[in-house]
Amino acid sequence: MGRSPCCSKEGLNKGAWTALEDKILTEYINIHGEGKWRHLPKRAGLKRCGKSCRLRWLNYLRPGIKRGNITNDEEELIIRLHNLLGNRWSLIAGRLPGRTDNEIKNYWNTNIGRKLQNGTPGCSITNGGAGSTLNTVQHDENVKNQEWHYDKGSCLVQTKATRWTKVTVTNEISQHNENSKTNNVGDHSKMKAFLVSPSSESNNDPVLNFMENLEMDGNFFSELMNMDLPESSCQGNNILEDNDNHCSVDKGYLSPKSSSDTTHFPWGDSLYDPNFDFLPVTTFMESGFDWL
DNA sequence: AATGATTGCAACCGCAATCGC
DNA sequence: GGCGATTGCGGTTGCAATCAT
Repeated sequence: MGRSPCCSKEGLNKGAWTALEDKILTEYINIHGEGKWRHLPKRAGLKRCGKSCRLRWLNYLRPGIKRGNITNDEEELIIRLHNLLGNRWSLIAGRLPGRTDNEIKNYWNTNIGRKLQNGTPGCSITNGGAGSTLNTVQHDENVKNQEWHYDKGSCLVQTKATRWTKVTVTNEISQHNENSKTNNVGDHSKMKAFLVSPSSESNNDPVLNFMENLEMDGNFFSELMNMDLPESSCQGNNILEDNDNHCSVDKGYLSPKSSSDTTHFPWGDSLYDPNFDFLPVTTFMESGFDWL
């Protein structure tokens, strides 16, 4: 037996939404609120699947949706977040006010992804799929020409996306943070960021036990942005998956532009140009973490 | 001007997670 | 705890607009 369809497909409209349908949906949700998508079409008098209504509302009709071109700052942020989170578009979108996961996904696939593909022939862009390996974006002197490419050898395997509810950073980060208060550079503590699936939380793995709480709050990015990590002894991927399916971030990290700037940003060999402007991201951070 | 190729994006589909009984 | 219903997510598709020849 196959899975029953989310709703009867018979007699339902498909394809582009009409202005009238938009109006009906908007007015219904303004009165009754979001949710109950399955029953919404019938109650609102729409010949649409509930999922279709939800998608239309979230991606197009919802108030606050920002239409138009992705700005350079937004693109920069998308790339950074993608490097961190992989193809978790909803999480990335959650950090870009007014942008939807669909829009960011489309933008990545049509713009950034293409740039990356052009830069590394034969190396396909793959799902960073949390829980699997994460994508690595190498950013070198070509950045000035908006040329992005993947680190050589980072041909990663695409896996089915899995929903992850937690990103947890190990003690080592906190420890690092403590160290860096007295030691600005040269700290070689190793960062491990874990993406925790709900189903894995109950096992007895000591590492998973450690990752009890979501720590992706303001401090998460503060710490991340201020980290200085060593070159990984592991070649190739920045995000490694060990036998227990934990992902450890070995080389990829974010770093704020330093005033002392002999700083280099070793995402791999030359991931960041020292002159690269990190201010847009730090500006987000300084504005508080409402954007998270 | 015609037409084939490419691009951009809205919408669809299937699966996994979550909810509620 | 089991199970069906519902919701949310990410990958993919379809098509209109634009570009190139």
